[in-house]
Amino acid sequence: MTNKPSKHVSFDLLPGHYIRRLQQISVAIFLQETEGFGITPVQFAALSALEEFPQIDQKTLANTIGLDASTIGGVIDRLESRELVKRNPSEKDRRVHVLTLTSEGKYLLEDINPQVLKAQQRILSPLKKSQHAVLIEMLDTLVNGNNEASRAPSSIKTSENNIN
Amino acid sequence: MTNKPSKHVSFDLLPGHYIRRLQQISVAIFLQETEGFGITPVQFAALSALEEFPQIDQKTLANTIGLDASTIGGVIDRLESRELVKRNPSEKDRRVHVLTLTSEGKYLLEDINPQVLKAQQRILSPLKKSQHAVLIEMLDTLVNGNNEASRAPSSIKTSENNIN
DNA sequence: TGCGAATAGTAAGTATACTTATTAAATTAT
DNA sequence: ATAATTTAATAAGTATACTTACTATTCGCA
Repeated sequence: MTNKPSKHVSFDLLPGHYIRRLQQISVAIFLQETEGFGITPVQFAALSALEEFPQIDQKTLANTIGLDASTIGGVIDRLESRELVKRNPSEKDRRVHVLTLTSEGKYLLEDINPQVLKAQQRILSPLKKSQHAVLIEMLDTLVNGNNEASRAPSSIKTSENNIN
Repeated sequence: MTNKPSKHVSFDLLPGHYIRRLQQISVAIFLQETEGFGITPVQFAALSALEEFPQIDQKTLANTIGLDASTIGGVIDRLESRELVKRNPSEKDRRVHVLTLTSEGKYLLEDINPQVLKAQQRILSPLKKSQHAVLIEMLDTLVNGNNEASRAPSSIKTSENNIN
C-alpha cells in the first residue's frame, strides 16, 4: 500500500465508496423484487411508519424514517396521488398535516411485505447466515453512533429507554 | 418530539433501511470534513479514478466508480466547468471522449485527500478499531456478491438478453 | 462492400436528498 | 398583549442515480 508511486487514496478501499455502492445495489434489488408495485424503498418506509404510527404529521414521519423535512413533502405527494395516503388538516395546529394510510395503502403494504423481506434476504445473501446479525449490529452502531451527523436524526431512538 | 417508539419497528430492522441511512450519514460527514472544497463523494471518486487510470473514457470511468453511463455525463460536466477535468476527443473513435485530470484537479486531490481520510475514519468511529476491517470485508462481500444487481457492474455483461 | 447490430454519449423524465429561503401559524418573552 | 422567535410545510436550486429514447459512430458479418 505504501509502495504506491503517488499518495493518492485508492477510492475502492474506502468505506464511503462501498456504502454508496451498497445503497445502489440495495435499491436495485428492492425494485426488482417489488416490481409491479411501483413503490420505492423510501415510499415503503413511509407507508410502514404510517401503519405503525397512525396520524403522525409530516415532520414526525420524516424524523421516523430519517428524511429531511424538505424531502418528505414530495414523497407524500406521490403516495397521495396514488391514494395510498391522505393528508388531513390538523384542528389543533393549522400548520400541520396529519397523515393517514388509506385502505389501499394498507392492502398494498400487506401484499408487498413478503417481497420486501425477500429483497432484504437477497441483499444479505452473499454473507453467511451467521454473519447477518453481525452486519445489522454494525450498521446499527454506525447509524446511531453517527446520529448527529445526519440532518434527520431518528431522535426516537436516543431520547427514551429503548436502546438495546 | 414525543412520538412513542415501538419496541419492534419493522422497517428499521431491515438492512436496506440501515444502508440508506448510513449512506446519508456518510455523505454528510464527507461534506462536513471537505467543506470549502465544494466536492461531492462521487466527484472525488471520479477524480481519484482519473488519477489512477489517466486517459480513460466516460464509460470506463462510470464502470470504475460504479455509476450509470447516463449519470457520469453530469458529473463530468460539473468537474469540467471547474476545470478540474478535461474532455478530449479521441482520434481512434469519434464517439469517445477521453478524460484527463488538469493540474488544478491534481492539486485539489492532494489537498483534499487528508480530509477524505478523516471523514472515513469518522464514519467508522462508532465501531471498535478491531471491527473496521471486518466491516470493510463484509461490505466488499456484499457489493461484489451482488454485482449483477447493479446497473454499473465492473465487468459483467448480461449476454443473455438478446430477446428482441 | 454494405447493412444491421452494438456502442459512447446525450437528453428527457422520475425520485431521492440536501441547501437556503419563504409563508403561515403557534409559542415565548418582554 | 404585542413583539420576537420558533415551527411545519413548501418552494427553488443543486446533485446523485435510475429509466427509456435518441444520435452518431463503429463493428460484425454475410
